[in-house]
Amino acid sequence: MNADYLKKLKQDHFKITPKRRAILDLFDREDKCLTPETIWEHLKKTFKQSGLPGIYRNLELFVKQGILIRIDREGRKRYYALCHDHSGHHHHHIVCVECGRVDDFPVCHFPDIKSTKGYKILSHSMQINGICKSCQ
Amino acid sequence: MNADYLKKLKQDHFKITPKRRAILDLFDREDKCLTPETIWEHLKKTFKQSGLPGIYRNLELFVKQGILIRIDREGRKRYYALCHDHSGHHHHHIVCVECGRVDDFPVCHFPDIKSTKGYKILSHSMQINGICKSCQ
DNA sequence: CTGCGTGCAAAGTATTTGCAAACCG
DNA sequence: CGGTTTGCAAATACTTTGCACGCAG
Repeated sequence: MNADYLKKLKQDHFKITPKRRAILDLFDREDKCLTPETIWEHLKKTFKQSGLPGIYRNLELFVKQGILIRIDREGRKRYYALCHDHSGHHHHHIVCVECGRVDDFPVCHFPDIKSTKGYKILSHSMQINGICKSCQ
Repeated sequence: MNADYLKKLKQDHFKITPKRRAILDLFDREDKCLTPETIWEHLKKTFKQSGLPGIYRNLELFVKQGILIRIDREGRKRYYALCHDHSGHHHHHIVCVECGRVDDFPVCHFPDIKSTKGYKILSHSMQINGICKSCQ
């Protein structure tokens, strides 16, 4: 599981520190999106020293590495979730509005439009919101 | 143009104040998404008294009314844009990453899936990012 | 006139930065 | 060992709230 993420980091010469492992492990265990603060609460159980800034920095690193994605939810907080499909295939995510569970959404139905209304299209982001099985 | 927005407000018994007019006029004139602060800068030219909190409150009101939408861009600031299509039809928006111009995106190709992976689907949000004609 | 709308000041909260110490490889 | 990573403290930036006055309807 986790090994894939670590490999990604290694490839780009980032160090595998205990905190980084712990953050990724946590995401592996919880199937849902987490806020920096939630992650911090967990890490504090294991590490007597642990700071929020370090978590912010690592989360953003993981996003850049394609290991995590950002999730939009109500409120002003940031949420992050594991991107399970690291095959590089284009896909989207579905988020449970109740518990924050996140799954890869298998198919992208967005057509291969390259331009429209004069725009050159660069990217699109889609998030599907729903209620997962166990929350229904 | 603007009249439609005002009508919406009236219908729900919100008052048409000079500031509210001015904000909507500004969005009508500028074809792009704006931050609360930018709007404030503009209003200060016309009104010698004008506060940021009032702008925040109005912007959120307009979103609730379906007059504006929130736009995601880089950075921590909020962006808002006019939602031109107030026919109630489902649609999305395309945003120029350079200048912030926003247009309605005509077609939604998202299929009418009601559930998948056990999720009951509630909604989805999509934003298309590109570069508009004049920025290319 | 009545209650919504607004300015102002202040508070609140999430996130970022700087720097020195710790640590991975 | 050397440069990355991290904690801590403090700063920053954006947004919200409370309250009194003003104005639209």
